[in-house]
Amino acid sequence: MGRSSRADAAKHREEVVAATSRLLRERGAAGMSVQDLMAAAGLTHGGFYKHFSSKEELVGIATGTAHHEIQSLLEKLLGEFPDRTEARAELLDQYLAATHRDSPGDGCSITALASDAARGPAEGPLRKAYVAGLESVLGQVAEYQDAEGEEARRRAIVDLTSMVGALTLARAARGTPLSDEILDVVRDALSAQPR
Amino acid sequence: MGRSSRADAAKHREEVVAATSRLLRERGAAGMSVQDLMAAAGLTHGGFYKHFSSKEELVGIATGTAHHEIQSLLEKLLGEFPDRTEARAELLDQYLAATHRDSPGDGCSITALASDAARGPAEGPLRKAYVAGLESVLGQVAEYQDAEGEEARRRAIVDLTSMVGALTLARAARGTPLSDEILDVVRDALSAQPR
DNA sequence: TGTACATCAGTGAACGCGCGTTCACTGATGTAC
DNA sequence: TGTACATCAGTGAACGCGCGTTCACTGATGTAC
Repeated sequence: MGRSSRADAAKHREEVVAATSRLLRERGAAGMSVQDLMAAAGLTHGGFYKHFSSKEELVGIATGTAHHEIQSLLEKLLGEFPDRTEARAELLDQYLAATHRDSPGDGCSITALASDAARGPAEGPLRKAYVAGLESVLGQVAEYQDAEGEEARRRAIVDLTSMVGALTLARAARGTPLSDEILDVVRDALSAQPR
Repeated sequence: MGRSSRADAAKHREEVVAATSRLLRERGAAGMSVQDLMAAAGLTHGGFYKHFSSKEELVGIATGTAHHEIQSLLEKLLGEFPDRTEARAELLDQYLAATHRDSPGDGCSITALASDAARGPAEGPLRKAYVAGLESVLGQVAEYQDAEGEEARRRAIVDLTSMVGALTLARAARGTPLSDEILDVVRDALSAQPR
């Protein structure tokens, strides 16, 4: 096999980033190999460094693309439900759902990558991309609150930490009744909270 | 070096389990080697299998000992503060503190091991020990609530998910102002909530 | 209590394995004329 | 438009490395007499 066209090479790169973004959320950075990621684009591992300078760099890029997914969802939902309270209820329903719990690979990166960010090197690409996305998502969740400024931000922090905690524990307890119970209880509690 | 006495061997085993319990919370199961764990007791790696049948088995055992720490704290706090509301306020203060965020190795295993439990094999020792500890801790947190039965359990789930989410995100954002902000906002919000 | 011997905790080399990364090479793509 | 050549995406073997696990061996411990 000889050289691929520029268009094909660009497509390959995108496929590798997309696969990384998914596997990163499913298994974490240590749980996927360069070979896995290249194979997702139908390639062998040797050509990896024609696209990326290191696995760590790719992981940083993929963290950004993973964040874009939840950011897009947050933007879309807010557009579909002009009433903030309704939008927030819809967000809670979708976030604290069994389908979200069961498919971390295309789910929220804030929850899925939190431990990778916490345990990874402070100055690493993943950590930097993660924190930038977290700040951005917090800003978006603040727009779902029936409040402004500082108060909206505080409520956003409370909502996001509850969602992240509930999804994290529901995944850790997957396969037990407790897992569903956590999602249900937290969804109901947050929905009932006056905003 | 010849054979150690039974007392020394038992001490070595305890030291290895203690080191595993700490490193497991700091770095995760994949982030520590058998060599690391044996070195913590001043031993070389070869003798590992005189104590444990596999690394996975040790990790399961260490998950249990890590859980015991948070369980002991929960029991102790409840004893020190006969008033449930006061006990809960004290728990929130200690749990959502910068010192807890900065020392995962001797902190709450429910937060520290959640992603290892979620990503590990469903039937593995870690997952099983984790879920057992989670159920147990939930039962204890329910005793901190000014309510009984189902309502106490619901409130415990809400409290625990918020604590886990806040500590998780605060660790992921460690080193930024947002990290402290998350701890402060969630602590204040939970403390202010009528119980 | 003292001696002979079996036990077994710990050592350190070795095992196969998968990892991230490098590199000489291939041959289709892209470009210069 | 057609041809000659430089470019470079992708291949596959190889690199050093650290991993979990195994094993022959050592020699102090524990036990039987």
